[in-house]
Amino acid sequence: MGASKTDSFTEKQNELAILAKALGHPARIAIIEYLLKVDACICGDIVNELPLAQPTISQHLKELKNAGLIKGNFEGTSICYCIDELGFEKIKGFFQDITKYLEKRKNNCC
Amino acid sequence: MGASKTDSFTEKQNELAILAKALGHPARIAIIEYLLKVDACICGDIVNELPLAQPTISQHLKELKNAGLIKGNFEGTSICYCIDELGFEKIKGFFQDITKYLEKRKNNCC
DNA sequence: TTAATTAATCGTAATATTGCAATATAAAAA
DNA sequence: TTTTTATATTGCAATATTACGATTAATTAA
Repeated sequence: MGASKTDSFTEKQNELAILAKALGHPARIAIIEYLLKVDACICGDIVNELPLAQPTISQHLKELKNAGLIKGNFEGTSICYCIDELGFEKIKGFFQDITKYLEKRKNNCC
Repeated sequence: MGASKTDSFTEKQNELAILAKALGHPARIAIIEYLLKVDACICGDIVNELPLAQPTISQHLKELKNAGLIKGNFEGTSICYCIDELGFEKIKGFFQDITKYLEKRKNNCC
């Protein structure tokens, strides 16, 4: 095989997996961290910031955008990429559930 | 290529990416959700719970364990898998940074 | 118009992931 | 010991990801 059995899981599970997967690469973590740092961005900056070729970064940006973690708009001469709150809101709920569980958990079997 | 340029990124970026990547599959999200629900687990339960073959689930459990998101100990006849707080603590910090940023962000260029 | 700049897309090689049947391992039960 | 039960490992086919050179597309500057 090689393809995930997407149909076998809930829409929410797939959605979360897509978001997590998009963050599952150090270059994409670096891009998000950079966007947080500069609080606005044009793609050229990222190309200078990261040790990857321009097409590779463009591809990573596309994946982050498809997952809903960043937004990109034309801003004069180049493209402005920013954090997309919506995507992060979705992940937040998942981690809040886990945090809540960890705080009150009693069964410490492992 | 095909391999990530791990060496080009910080240790923290790689660590976060590994954690996120481990969550980047619906089956592994389902496993985590199930562990949260039952608050303790033996692998057999998961095999019955998910629409995947036993070797496939074993593999997903291994990946979650390697990433530090779950722990597994022998519990009599079978193995008890639980949430590993440490891994989730690490991700938590990252999302707290993002949440903090999103709350006070002003530059809404996109 | 032509040249320069910026970013996306195409094509492709190297590598990783997903899923499972078959098999192996290890412990408990008979 | 033999059988059963529970989980891990191996091997492999199908598919996905990563990275980048070459190219394209679109805009700005000259």
